[in-house]
Amino acid sequence: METTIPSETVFLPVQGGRASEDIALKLEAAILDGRLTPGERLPSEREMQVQFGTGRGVVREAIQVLKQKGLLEVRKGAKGGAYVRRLEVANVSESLALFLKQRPVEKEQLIEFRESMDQTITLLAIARATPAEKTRLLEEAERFAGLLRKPEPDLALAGEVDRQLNIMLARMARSPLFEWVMQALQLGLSSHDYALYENPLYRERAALNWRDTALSIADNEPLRALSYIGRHYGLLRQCVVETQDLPAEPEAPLFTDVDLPS
Amino acid sequence: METTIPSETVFLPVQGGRASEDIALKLEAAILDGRLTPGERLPSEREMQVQFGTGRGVVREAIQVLKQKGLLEVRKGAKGGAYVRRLEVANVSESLALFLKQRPVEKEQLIEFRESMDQTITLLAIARATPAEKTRLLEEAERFAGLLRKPEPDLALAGEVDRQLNIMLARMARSPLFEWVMQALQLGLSSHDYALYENPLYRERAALNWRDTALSIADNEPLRALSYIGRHYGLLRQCVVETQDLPAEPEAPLFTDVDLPS
DNA sequence: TGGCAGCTAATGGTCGTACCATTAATTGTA
DNA sequence: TACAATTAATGGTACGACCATTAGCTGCCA
Repeated sequence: METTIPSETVFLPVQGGRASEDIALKLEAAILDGRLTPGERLPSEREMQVQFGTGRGVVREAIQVLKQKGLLEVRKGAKGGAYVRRLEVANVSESLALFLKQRPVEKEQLIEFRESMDQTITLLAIARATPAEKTRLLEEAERFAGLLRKPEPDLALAGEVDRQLNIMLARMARSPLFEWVMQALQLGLSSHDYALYENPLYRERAALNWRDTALSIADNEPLRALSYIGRHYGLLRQCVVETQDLPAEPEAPLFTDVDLPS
Repeated sequence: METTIPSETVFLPVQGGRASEDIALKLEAAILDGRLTPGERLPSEREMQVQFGTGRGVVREAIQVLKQKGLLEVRKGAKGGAYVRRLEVANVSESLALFLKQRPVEKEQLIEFRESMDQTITLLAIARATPAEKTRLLEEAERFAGLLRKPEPDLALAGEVDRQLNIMLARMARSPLFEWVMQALQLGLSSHDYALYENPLYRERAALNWRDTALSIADNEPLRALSYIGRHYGLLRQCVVETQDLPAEPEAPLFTDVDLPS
C-alpha cells in the first residue's frame, strides 16, 4: 500500500501462487472500494477469462469463493452472470453458526457475552430511544408475556418474538454495530438457547421479567433495568445447568454419487 | 434432482441445481458431525471425481468453497490434498470484518463500540488471565511505548503492535466471542483509527496511556484500568474531530492480466 | 556406512474445448 | 394482438492434457 511497486506481492504471497485467488482478491477489492457496486453485473465468465488472461476454470473458482462470501450472486441463462450483492448480517451469522457447530463454546460464555451486550444496549436505548419506541417495546413485551402465559404456548413463535424484542432493543440503541452483532448472535444461535422457555417453571418468570425490563426502560430507570437483566440471565444460567445436551443424529453414507441435473 | 428422493432436496433446494454445492454440503456435513476430523486427509481430487461420479472441476469448486470457509486446507505436491482444519476465531472475524467494510459507520459509533468492548474485556482479563500473561502484556505495552517515543517511529509497525496488544488482551479474557468481535474490529478497521498515532502530540500520550492500562491490569486494579481506557478513547475522540478524511487512493485498473506462476 | 543428488510418482493448478441446460429476447405465425 | 417457436447468451459440467510442486525412493559417490 505504501511502496507502490512491490506492494501487492509483499502483502500476500498467497502460499503457492494461485491465479484464482488473485482474481478473487482483485474482484473483492473492486467491490469493497466501490468500483463495483451492488446490483452491478460482472462480465461473463468467458469474457473475464480473456480479460484476466487465464482459463475459465480459474475464473469460476474465484467467483465461487466470492459467492460463498456473499459478495456475488450468480444467475444462469441469458442476462445471467455474476451480480454484486450487498452483504447481509445473515452471512456473518452463518459463519458464526458454523464456528459454534464445530467448536462448541461453553454456554456460560455465550450467556456472559450476551449479558454484557444487553447491559450496554439497554443503557444506550434508555438514553437515545424515542418515547414512542419505548412504548412499542413495552407492548411487545406484554404480548410476549401473554404468549407464554398460555397453557400450551407456541414455543417457536415465542422464540421469534423474543428475537424480535432483542433486535428492537438493539435498534433503539442507535448503534449499528451493537445491532449487527446482536442480530448475528440471534441468527447464529437459533438452535442454542431457547431452552429457557421450554421449562414451564422458568417460562413465566422469564416472560414477566422481560416485561419488567421493558417497563424500566420506558420509565427511564437504567439501574432497575440492569437489575432485571441480571435476573434474566440468572434464570437462564440456572436453567442451563439443569439441562443436558442430547446426542446427535445417525450418520449418513459419504461419497455416494451426486444427483446430476439429468 | 427433486424427483427421486425428496429427503435431502427438501432441506436445501439450492436455487438451481449445482453438483458442486451438493458435494460441498456433503463434505461439510461429514466434517461437522465428526465423520471427518481435523487433520484427516480427504481423497485426492481425482479419486473424489470418481467416487462422486462427476468431473474434476466440480470437485475443485466444492473444495474451494470449504477452503474459503476455513474448513479445509489444501496442500500441493506428493502427500498433498485437502486436509480438514479446525475453525479459528479469525475465520468468523474475517466474515464480520468484511461485512463492516462494506458498511461505512460513523467514527463516533465505532469508538463507542470499541470502548464498551474494551471495558468489558479488560475486566474479564483482570479476573481471568494468568500473571504470566499480564506480565507479557505489560512488556509489549512498554515495547510499544518505546517504539512511539522515537523521533521517527515506524507507524506501520506501531499499528501492528497496537493490534497485537488488543488481540492479546481479548484472548486474556478467555471468551471466544469477545475475541471474535475484537479481531473483527482490528481486521476491518485497521486503516480507520490509527490516526491517533500520526499526530506527534497524541502519540506519546496514547502510548504512555497504554502502558498505564497494562500496568493497572497487571496490578489487578480494574477501576484504574477503566479510567485509563476512558482516557484513551477521550484522546481518540479529540484526535478524530481534528482530523478530516482524505480522499481515497487512486484506483487500480481492474481486469488486468493475472501474474501467472511462470 | 553415510550423505547427498537425482529420479519418480502422486497431487494440486491450469488450460482448452466441447456440450448441455436455462433463460431472456426476438421472431414468426395464427 | 397474443401466443408459440426460435435464437443467442450464459452458467454448469465433462474430459483430457500438461505443468509445478513436493515427499519419498534410489543409487551413486566419498
